[in-house]
Amino acid sequence: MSSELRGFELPLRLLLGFRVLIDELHEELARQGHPRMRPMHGFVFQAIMRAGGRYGTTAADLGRALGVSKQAAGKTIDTLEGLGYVRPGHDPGDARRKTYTLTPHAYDALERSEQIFEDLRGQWAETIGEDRLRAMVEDLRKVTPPDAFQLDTPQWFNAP
Amino acid sequence: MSSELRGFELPLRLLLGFRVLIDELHEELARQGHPRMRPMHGFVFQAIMRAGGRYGTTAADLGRALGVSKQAAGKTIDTLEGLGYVRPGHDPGDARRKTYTLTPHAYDALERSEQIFEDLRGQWAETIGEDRLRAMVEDLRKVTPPDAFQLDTPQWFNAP
DNA sequence: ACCATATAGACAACGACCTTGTCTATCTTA
DNA sequence: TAAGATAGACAAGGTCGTTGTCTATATGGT
Repeated sequence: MSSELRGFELPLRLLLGFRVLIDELHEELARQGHPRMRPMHGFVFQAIMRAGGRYGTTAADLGRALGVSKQAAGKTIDTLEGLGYVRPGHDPGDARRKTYTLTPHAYDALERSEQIFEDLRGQWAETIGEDRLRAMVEDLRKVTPPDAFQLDTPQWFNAP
Repeated sequence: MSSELRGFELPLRLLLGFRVLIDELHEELARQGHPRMRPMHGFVFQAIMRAGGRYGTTAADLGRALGVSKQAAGKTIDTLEGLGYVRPGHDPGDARRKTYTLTPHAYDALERSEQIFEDLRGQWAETIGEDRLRAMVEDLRKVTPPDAFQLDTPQWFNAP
Protein backbone atom coordinates (compact mmCIF):
# COMPACT_ATOMS: atom_id res chain seq x y z
CA MET A 1 0.00 0.00 0.00
CA SER A 2 1.31 3.38 -0.85
CA SER A 3 1.18 5.79 2.04
CA GLU A 4 -1.20 8.20 0.33
CA LEU A 5 -3.88 5.54 0.04
CA ARG A 6 -3.96 4.30 3.60
CA GLY A 7 -7.76 4.24 3.71
CA PHE A 8 -7.93 1.58 1.03
CA GLU A 9 -6.15 -0.99 3.13
CA LEU A 10 -9.09 -2.25 5.17
CA PRO A 11 -11.34 -3.14 2.22
CA LEU A 12 -8.40 -4.45 0.21
CA ARG A 13 -7.26 -6.77 3.00
CA LEU A 14 -10.79 -8.07 3.47
CA LEU A 15 -11.03 -8.89 -0.22
CA LEU A 16 -7.58 -10.46 -0.28
CA GLY A 17 -8.39 -12.53 2.78
CA PHE A 18 -11.48 -13.86 1.05
CA ARG A 19 -9.55 -14.56 -2.13
CA VAL A 20 -6.76 -16.39 -0.34
CA LEU A 21 -9.22 -18.70 1.38
CA ILE A 22 -11.30 -19.33 -1.72
CA ASP A 23 -8.29 -19.92 -3.96
CA GLU A 24 -6.77 -22.39 -1.54
CA LEU A 25 -10.11 -24.08 -1.06
CA HIS A 26 -10.49 -24.67 -4.77
CA GLU A 27 -6.94 -25.83 -5.29
CA GLU A 28 -7.54 -28.46 -2.65
CA LEU A 29 -11.03 -29.33 -3.90
CA ALA A 30 -9.55 -29.89 -7.34
CA ARG A 31 -7.12 -32.37 -5.83
CA GLN A 32 -9.95 -34.12 -3.99
CA GLY A 33 -12.12 -34.90 -6.99
CA HIS A 34 -13.83 -31.59 -7.72
CA PRO A 35 -11.67 -29.96 -10.39
CA ARG A 36 -14.54 -28.24 -12.18
CA MET A 37 -16.15 -26.68 -9.15
CA ARG A 38 -16.13 -22.86 -9.19
CA PRO A 39 -16.17 -20.37 -6.29
CA MET A 40 -19.74 -19.51 -7.17
CA HIS A 41 -20.92 -23.09 -6.83
CA GLY A 42 -20.55 -23.39 -3.08
CA PHE A 43 -22.85 -20.42 -2.65
CA VAL A 44 -25.26 -21.90 -5.15
CA PHE A 45 -25.35 -25.23 -3.33
CA GLN A 46 -26.27 -23.48 -0.14
CA ALA A 47 -28.88 -21.40 -1.93
CA ILE A 48 -30.37 -24.59 -3.40
CA MET A 49 -30.62 -26.09 0.08
CA ARG A 50 -32.21 -22.98 1.50
CA ALA A 51 -34.51 -21.94 -1.32
CA GLY A 52 -36.08 -25.27 -2.10
CA GLY A 53 -39.52 -26.55 -1.27
CA ARG A 54 -40.43 -30.02 -0.15
CA TYR A 55 -39.52 -31.58 -3.50
CA GLY A 56 -36.49 -29.51 -4.46
CA THR A 57 -35.60 -26.14 -5.84
CA THR A 58 -36.71 -24.64 -9.12
CA ALA A 59 -34.74 -22.23 -11.29
CA ALA A 60 -37.15 -19.48 -10.26
CA ASP A 61 -36.59 -20.24 -6.56
CA LEU A 62 -32.84 -20.17 -7.05
CA GLY A 63 -32.98 -16.94 -8.99
CA ARG A 64 -34.80 -15.25 -6.12
CA ALA A 65 -32.36 -16.66 -3.59
CA LEU A 66 -29.33 -15.48 -5.55
CA GLY A 67 -30.76 -12.18 -6.73
CA VAL A 68 -30.54 -13.00 -10.44
CA SER A 69 -33.16 -13.66 -13.12
CA LYS A 70 -34.77 -17.06 -13.36
CA GLN A 71 -33.17 -17.46 -16.79
CA ALA A 72 -29.70 -16.92 -15.37
CA ALA A 73 -30.42 -19.31 -12.53
CA GLY A 74 -31.64 -21.85 -15.06
CA LYS A 75 -28.35 -21.70 -16.93
CA THR A 76 -26.42 -22.12 -13.72
CA ILE A 77 -28.52 -25.19 -12.94
CA ASP A 78 -27.82 -26.60 -16.41
CA THR A 79 -24.10 -26.24 -15.72
CA LEU A 80 -24.39 -27.90 -12.33
CA GLU A 81 -26.44 -30.72 -13.80
CA GLY A 82 -23.75 -31.25 -16.42
CA LEU A 83 -21.17 -31.49 -13.64
CA GLY A 84 -23.28 -33.97 -11.71
CA TYR A 85 -23.98 -31.69 -8.77
CA VAL A 86 -27.76 -31.49 -9.15
CA ARG A 87 -30.38 -33.89 -10.39
CA PRO A 88 -33.88 -33.08 -11.67
CA GLY A 89 -37.02 -34.08 -9.85
CA HIS A 90 -40.60 -32.95 -9.84
CA ASP A 91 -43.24 -31.65 -7.52
CA PRO A 92 -46.24 -34.02 -7.55
CA GLY A 93 -48.50 -31.18 -6.46
CA ASP A 94 -47.51 -28.68 -9.15
CA ALA A 95 -46.87 -29.79 -12.71
CA ARG A 96 -45.21 -26.51 -13.60
CA ARG A 97 -42.34 -26.89 -11.18
CA LYS A 98 -39.22 -28.61 -12.48
CA THR A 99 -37.24 -29.10 -9.32
CA TYR A 100 -33.61 -29.90 -8.66
CA THR A 101 -31.90 -31.43 -5.68
CA LEU A 102 -28.25 -31.74 -4.76
CA THR A 103 -26.61 -35.06 -5.57
CA PRO A 104 -24.33 -37.00 -3.21
CA HIS A 105 -21.46 -35.56 -5.27
CA ALA A 106 -22.53 -32.07 -4.20
CA TYR A 107 -22.80 -33.07 -0.56
CA ASP A 108 -19.34 -34.57 -0.87
CA ALA A 109 -18.05 -31.22 -2.14
CA LEU A 110 -19.74 -29.39 0.72
CA GLU A 111 -18.32 -31.74 3.33
CA ARG A 112 -14.85 -31.50 1.86
CA SER A 113 -15.16 -27.71 1.68
CA GLU A 114 -16.10 -27.64 5.32
CA GLN A 115 -13.06 -29.74 6.23
CA ILE A 116 -10.71 -27.68 4.07
CA PHE A 117 -12.01 -24.42 5.50
CA GLU A 118 -11.43 -25.79 8.97
CA ASP A 119 -7.86 -26.67 8.06
CA LEU A 120 -7.29 -23.20 6.60
CA ARG A 121 -8.82 -21.67 9.68
CA GLY A 122 -6.37 -23.69 11.73
CA GLN A 123 -3.48 -22.32 9.70
CA TRP A 124 -4.71 -18.78 10.27
CA ALA A 125 -5.09 -19.51 13.98
CA GLU A 126 -1.48 -20.68 14.09
CA THR A 127 -0.34 -17.50 12.39
CA ILE A 128 -2.37 -14.89 14.22
CA GLY A 129 -3.59 -16.76 17.29
CA GLU A 130 -6.87 -18.50 17.99
CA ASP A 131 -8.16 -15.67 20.16
CA ARG A 132 -7.39 -13.01 17.57
CA LEU A 133 -9.04 -15.06 14.82
CA ARG A 134 -12.14 -15.57 16.93
CA ALA A 135 -12.18 -11.84 17.62
CA MET A 136 -11.94 -11.10 13.89
CA VAL A 137 -14.97 -13.15 12.99
CA GLU A 138 -16.89 -11.83 15.97
CA ASP A 139 -16.09 -8.25 14.96
CA LEU A 140 -16.97 -8.81 11.33
CA ARG A 141 -20.32 -10.19 12.44
CA LYS A 142 -21.00 -6.87 14.16
CA VAL A 143 -20.40 -4.78 11.04
CA THR A 144 -22.00 -7.00 8.37
CA PRO A 145 -25.63 -7.90 7.74
CA PRO A 146 -26.60 -10.97 9.75
CA ASP A 147 -28.19 -13.05 7.04
CA ALA A 148 -26.89 -12.01 3.66
CA PHE A 149 -27.23 -14.48 0.87
CA GLN A 150 -27.95 -12.30 -2.12
CA LEU A 151 -24.33 -12.09 -3.07
CA ASP A 152 -24.74 -11.49 -6.82
CA THR A 153 -21.05 -10.79 -6.64
CA PRO A 154 -19.82 -11.15 -10.21
CA GLN A 155 -22.18 -8.62 -11.69
CA TRP A 156 -22.09 -6.27 -8.80
CA PHE A 157 -18.38 -5.73 -9.11
CA ASN A 158 -18.45 -3.87 -12.37
CA ALA A 159 -22.11 -3.59 -13.20
CA PRO A 160 -23.32 -0.63 -15.29
CA MET B 1 -25.18 -19.32 9.08
CA SER B 2 -26.62 -22.74 9.61
CA SER B 3 -24.76 -24.74 12.21
CA GLU B 4 -23.67 -27.45 9.78
CA LEU B 5 -21.74 -24.95 7.66
CA ARG B 6 -19.70 -23.29 10.37
CA GLY B 7 -16.51 -23.36 8.32
CA PHE B 8 -17.98 -21.05 5.71
CA GLU B 9 -18.38 -18.19 8.11
CA LEU B 10 -14.84 -16.80 7.96
CA PRO B 11 -14.68 -16.38 4.16
CA LEU B 12 -18.28 -15.22 4.01
CA ARG B 13 -17.75 -12.54 6.64
CA LEU B 14 -14.60 -11.31 4.87
CA LEU B 15 -16.53 -10.97 1.62
CA LEU B 16 -19.46 -9.29 3.31
CA GLY B 17 -17.16 -6.89 5.09
CA PHE B 18 -15.65 -5.91 1.78
CA ARG B 19 -19.06 -5.55 0.16
CA VAL B 20 -20.42 -3.42 2.96
CA LEU B 21 -17.51 -1.01 2.71
CA ILE B 22 -17.57 -0.83 -1.07
CA ASP B 23 -21.33 -0.44 -1.29
CA GLU B 24 -21.34 2.38 1.24
CA LEU B 25 -18.37 4.01 -0.46
CA HIS B 26 -20.15 4.11 -3.77
CA GLU B 27 -23.44 5.29 -2.34
CA GLU B 28 -21.58 8.21 -0.85
CA LEU B 29 -19.43 8.81 -3.94
CA ALA B 30 -22.61 8.96 -5.99
CA ARG B 31 -23.90 11.70 -3.70
CA GLN B 32 -20.61 13.57 -4.01
CA GLY B 33 -20.53 13.90 -7.77
CA HIS B 34 -19.36 10.47 -8.92
CA PRO B 35 -22.56 8.58 -9.68
CA ARG B 36 -21.14 6.55 -12.55
CA MET B 37 -18.01 5.34 -10.80
CA ARG B 38 -17.90 1.56 -10.33
CA PRO B 39 -16.14 -0.54 -7.67
CA MET B 40 -13.63 -1.63 -10.29
CA HIS B 41 -12.61 1.91 -11.11
CA GLY B 42 -10.82 2.70 -7.87
CA PHE B 43 -8.55 -0.26 -8.46
CA VAL B 44 -8.03 0.80 -12.05
CA PHE B 45 -7.07 4.34 -11.01
CA GLN B 46 -4.44 2.97 -8.68
CA ALA B 47 -3.19 0.61 -11.37
CA ILE B 48 -2.92 3.53 -13.78
CA MET B 49 -0.83 5.45 -11.27
CA ARG B 50 1.41 2.48 -10.61
CA ALA B 51 1.79 1.05 -14.09
CA GLY B 52 2.50 4.21 -15.98
CA GLY B 53 5.73 5.46 -17.43
CA ARG B 54 6.98 9.01 -17.46
CA TYR B 55 4.27 10.17 -19.88
CA GLY B 56 1.35 8.10 -18.68
CA THR B 57 -0.02 4.61 -18.90
CA THR B 58 -0.89 2.66 -22.03
CA ALA B 59 -3.63 0.08 -22.40
CA ALA B 60 -0.94 -2.59 -22.58
CA ASP B 61 0.64 -1.34 -19.32
CA LEU B 62 -2.72 -1.36 -17.61
CA GLY B 63 -3.54 -4.81 -18.90
CA ARG B 64 -0.38 -6.19 -17.35
CA ALA B 65 -1.04 -4.40 -14.07
CA LEU B 66 -4.58 -5.72 -13.83
CA GLY B 67 -3.92 -9.17 -15.18
CA VAL B 68 -6.20 -8.82 -18.21
CA SER B 69 -5.56 -8.59 -21.95
CA LYS B 70 -4.52 -5.30 -23.47
CA GLN B 71 -7.78 -5.27 -25.43
CA ALA B 72 -9.86 -5.58 -22.26
CA ALA B 73 -7.77 -2.86 -20.63
CA GLY B 74 -8.29 -0.70 -23.71
CA LYS B 75 -12.05 -1.01 -23.37
CA THR B 76 -11.87 -0.09 -19.71
CA ILE B 77 -9.84 2.97 -20.63
CA ASP B 78 -12.41 3.95 -23.25
CA THR B 79 -15.10 3.79 -20.56
CA LEU B 80 -13.03 5.86 -18.15
CA GLU B 81 -12.29 8.41 -20.86
CA GLY B 82 -16.01 8.69 -21.56
CA LEU B 83 -16.60 9.35 -17.87
CA GLY B 84 -13.89 12.00 -17.78
CA TYR B 85 -11.56 10.09 -15.48
CA VAL B 86 -8.63 9.73 -17.90
CA ARG B 87 -7.25 11.87 -20.67
CA PRO B 88 -5.03 10.80 -23.59
CA GLY B 89 -1.46 11.94 -23.98
CA HIS B 90 1.57 10.69 -25.85
CA ASP B 91 5.12 9.60 -25.27
CA PRO B 92 7.53 11.83 -27.24
CA GLY B 93 10.11 9.06 -27.25
CA ASP B 94 7.89 6.29 -28.60
CA ALA B 95 5.33 6.99 -31.29
CA ARG B 96 3.60 3.66 -30.71
CA ARG B 97 2.54 4.46 -27.15
CA LYS B 98 -0.85 6.09 -26.68
CA THR B 99 -0.74 7.06 -23.04
CA TYR B 100 -3.43 8.03 -20.57
CA THR B 101 -3.25 9.99 -17.35
CA LEU B 102 -5.77 10.54 -14.60
CA THR B 103 -7.73 13.77 -14.76
CA PRO B 104 -8.39 16.06 -11.78
CA HIS B 105 -11.85 14.47 -11.69
CA ALA B 106 -10.22 11.11 -10.99
CA TYR B 107 -7.99 12.56 -8.28
CA ASP B 108 -11.10 14.11 -6.78
CA ALA B 109 -12.72 10.68 -6.70
CA LEU B 110 -9.64 9.16 -5.06
CA GLU B 111 -9.46 11.87 -2.42
CA ARG B 112 -13.16 11.56 -1.64
CA SER B 113 -12.81 7.79 -1.49
CA GLU B 114 -9.98 8.14 0.96
CA GLN B 115 -12.08 10.43 3.15
CA ILE B 116 -15.15 8.19 2.96
CA PHE B 117 -13.12 5.10 3.80
CA GLU B 118 -11.71 6.90 6.81
CA ASP B 119 -15.22 7.79 7.95
CA LEU B 120 -16.36 4.20 7.50
CA ARG B 121 -13.30 3.01 9.33
CA GLY B 122 -14.25 5.37 12.15
CA GLN B 123 -17.74 3.83 12.29
CA TRP B 124 -16.26 0.36 12.51
CA ALA B 125 -13.89 1.53 15.24
CA GLU B 126 -16.84 2.83 17.23
CA THR B 127 -18.62 -0.48 16.85
CA ILE B 128 -15.81 -2.92 17.54
CA GLY B 129 -13.16 -0.73 19.13
CA GLU B 130 -10.12 0.97 17.65
CA ASP B 131 -7.72 -1.62 19.04
CA ARG B 132 -9.72 -4.55 17.69
CA LEU B 133 -9.97 -2.90 14.27
CA ARG B 134 -6.25 -2.28 14.18
CA ALA B 135 -5.68 -5.88 15.19
CA MET B 136 -7.96 -7.08 12.39
CA VAL B 137 -6.03 -5.26 9.68
CA GLU B 138 -2.71 -6.28 11.19
CA ASP B 139 -3.79 -9.92 11.28
CA LEU B 140 -5.13 -9.85 7.73
CA ARG B 141 -1.79 -8.48 6.60
CA LYS B 142 -0.15 -11.59 8.05
CA VAL B 143 -2.31 -14.01 6.07
CA THR B 144 -2.56 -12.20 2.73
CA PRO B 145 0.06 -11.53 0.06
CA PRO B 146 1.88 -8.27 0.75
CA ASP B 147 1.56 -6.63 -2.62
CA ALA B 148 -1.39 -8.00 -4.51
CA PHE B 149 -2.75 -5.91 -7.30
CA GLN B 150 -3.75 -8.46 -9.90
CA LEU B 151 -7.27 -8.63 -8.59
CA ASP B 152 -9.01 -9.72 -11.81
CA THR B 153 -11.92 -10.27 -9.48
CA PRO B 154 -14.96 -10.36 -11.76
CA GLN B 155 -13.65 -13.12 -13.99
CA TRP B 156 -12.05 -15.11 -11.27
CA PHE B 157 -15.28 -15.51 -9.38
CA ASN B 158 -17.05 -17.68 -11.89
CA ALA B 159 -14.50 -18.26 -14.62
CA PRO B 160 -14.81 -21.45 -16.72
C1' DA C 1 23.41 0.50 -41.62
C1' DC C 2 20.39 -3.50 -41.75
C1' DC C 3 17.35 -6.91 -40.78
C1' DA C 4 15.03 -10.09 -37.29
C1' DT C 5 12.37 -9.72 -33.36
C1' DA C 6 9.36 -7.61 -30.00
C1' DT C 7 5.80 -4.46 -28.81
C1' DA C 8 1.71 -0.92 -29.29
C1' DG C 9 -2.59 -0.36 -30.97
C1' DA C 10 -6.70 -1.15 -34.11
C1' DC C 11 -10.05 -4.30 -35.68
C1' DA C 12 -12.80 -8.48 -35.90
C1' DA C 13 -14.79 -12.67 -34.26
C1' DC C 14 -16.27 -15.10 -30.54
C1' DG C 15 -17.61 -16.90 -25.78
C1' DA C 16 -19.52 -16.56 -21.01
C1' DC C 17 -22.92 -14.71 -18.42
C1' DC C 18 -26.35 -11.69 -17.52
C1' DT C 19 -30.58 -9.12 -18.96
C1' DT C 20 -35.54 -8.23 -20.84
C1' DG C 21 -39.43 -9.71 -23.47
C1' DT C 22 -42.70 -13.07 -25.11
C1' DC C 23 -45.25 -17.29 -25.21
C1' DT C 24 -47.70 -21.44 -23.33
C1' DA C 25 -49.04 -24.39 -19.57
C1' DT C 26 -50.53 -24.69 -15.03
C1' DC C 27 -51.98 -23.18 -10.55
C1' DT C 28 -54.68 -20.08 -7.36
C1' DT C 29 -58.27 -17.23 -6.04
C1' DA C 30 -62.18 -14.17 -6.22
C1' DT D 1 -65.54 -20.47 -13.83
C1' DA D 2 -62.93 -16.77 -15.25
C1' DA D 3 -58.86 -13.53 -14.03
C1' DG D 4 -54.52 -13.14 -12.53
C1' DA D 5 -50.04 -15.08 -11.02
C1' DT D 6 -46.23 -18.16 -11.76
C1' DA D 7 -43.04 -21.86 -14.05
C1' DG D 8 -40.46 -22.78 -17.78
C1' DA D 9 -38.88 -22.47 -22.77
C1' DC D 10 -37.09 -19.66 -26.26
C1' DA D 11 -35.06 -15.65 -28.49
C1' DA D 12 -32.58 -11.34 -28.79
C1' DG D 13 -29.39 -8.30 -27.00
C1' DG D 14 -25.80 -6.06 -23.73
C1' DT D 15 -21.40 -6.12 -21.24
C1' DC D 16 -17.06 -7.64 -20.62
C1' DG D 17 -13.79 -10.70 -21.29
C1' DT D 18 -10.98 -13.64 -24.72
C1' DT D 19 -7.87 -14.93 -29.02
C1' DG D 20 -6.20 -13.90 -33.54
C1' DT D 21 -4.54 -10.87 -37.12
C1' DC D 22 -2.67 -6.80 -39.13
C1' DT D 23 0.22 -2.50 -39.47
C1' DA D 24 3.40 0.78 -37.51
C1' DT D 25 7.22 1.61 -34.65
C1' DA D 26 11.33 0.35 -31.59
C1' DT D 27 15.21 -2.36 -30.43
C1' DG D 28 19.27 -5.09 -30.71
C1' DG D 29 22.61 -8.32 -32.89
C1' DT D 30 25.49 -8.63 -36.92
